[in-house]
Amino acid sequence: MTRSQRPMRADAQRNRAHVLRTAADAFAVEGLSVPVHEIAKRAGVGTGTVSRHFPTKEALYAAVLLDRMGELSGYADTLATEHDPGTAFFALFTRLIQEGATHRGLAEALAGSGFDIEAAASAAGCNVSDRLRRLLTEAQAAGAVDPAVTFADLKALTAGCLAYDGPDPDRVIEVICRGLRPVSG
Amino acid sequence: MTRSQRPMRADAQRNRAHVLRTAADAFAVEGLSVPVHEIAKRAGVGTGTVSRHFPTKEALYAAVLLDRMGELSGYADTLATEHDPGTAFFALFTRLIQEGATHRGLAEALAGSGFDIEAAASAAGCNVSDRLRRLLTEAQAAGAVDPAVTFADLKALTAGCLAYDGPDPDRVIEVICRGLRPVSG
DNA sequence: GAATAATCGGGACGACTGTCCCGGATACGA
DNA sequence: TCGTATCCGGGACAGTCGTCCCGATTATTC
Repeated sequence: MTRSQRPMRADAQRNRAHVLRTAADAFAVEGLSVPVHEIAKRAGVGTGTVSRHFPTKEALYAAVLLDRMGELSGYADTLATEHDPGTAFFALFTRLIQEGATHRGLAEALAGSGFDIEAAASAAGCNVSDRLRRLLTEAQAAGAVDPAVTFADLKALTAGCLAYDGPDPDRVIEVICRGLRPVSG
Repeated sequence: MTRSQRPMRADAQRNRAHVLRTAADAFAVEGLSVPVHEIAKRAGVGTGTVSRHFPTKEALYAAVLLDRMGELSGYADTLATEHDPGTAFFALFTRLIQEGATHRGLAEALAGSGFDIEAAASAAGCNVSDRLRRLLTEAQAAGAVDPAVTFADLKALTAGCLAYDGPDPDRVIEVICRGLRPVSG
């Protein structure tokens, strides 16, 4: 329980990070059905290495998702400090939908396994939901977003949105964002 | 090639229809990962029965999807004759998103297997895409939908949309529909 | 530089799923 | 009512995937 029970060996850290990146890419491109053996092969490590860092496949899902949420949290913080509320909100929201498109399925698979991703993210200090909620409130106060829009609406729009990766995915986001703006313009 | 090579036996027809309904429910509730054995058990038939009517699991996917498309086509035709273009368009679009939420994954799984669902639907005379395209054109002519919206946009919005089944999914659809209407109101 | 403990690689095992097959049962036509 | 072709049930088989384990290797510490 002493916080430094022992630092991870350097090569182990490298391997873990590399596997995580490889898994993220594989899941994004081919979905969750990619075998663990295949991820290990692509990462250039043995299956045992993957198994040790991530005891089950679900643990691998969770780690990938937490990693992305950490990155998104940083992006959200940057936006909040560098832009006005409306701009920041729409930028984050757009990014979340794009991420949701890529990593759809992932959160879903975890939800079905009794893993609370929100709680895990909060514990890690990278809760994206809280940041989006705050930006929504601020953007509405600034008149950039329709006051009738609720946080639940946003969750619904981002949570499982947009598998279609056609020629022009940005058009879709544009349509949705237009629906969020105040009616008067 | 004589068109009545032999009608299917009555019990076989019943079984086929029952398996199809059971499979549709199972896929909708639990996703595509439901084993064929499980579907057979729930339908109260043996695995051989499922296997004969639908030689592979993909054939089962395709049959379920074609069945839904047939129903949706009928709905589209009803709407087109009983309502004005704008109303009919939004009603069909809403329904398509709801269906897309339920049977997401399905079309996707088929697309990855070289099965052309659009062509199959056209052959069966139940091409929903064509009906949606026509309604879009008419609704735009009637001033109910923004002229800048393209059919590709609609496909993107419906194709893989909305896995989230929270407390109020209709709000999501409302937001999207508002984004489709003309800017002037 | 050597001892030690952590980590690695990849094969093995068990569980699961899709597909096929065969003896028994049943609906259809005469 | 009876014969026959069709269909049904469920067990068997093969392939795949997730997980675990062991001997070899390598980073870390003294």
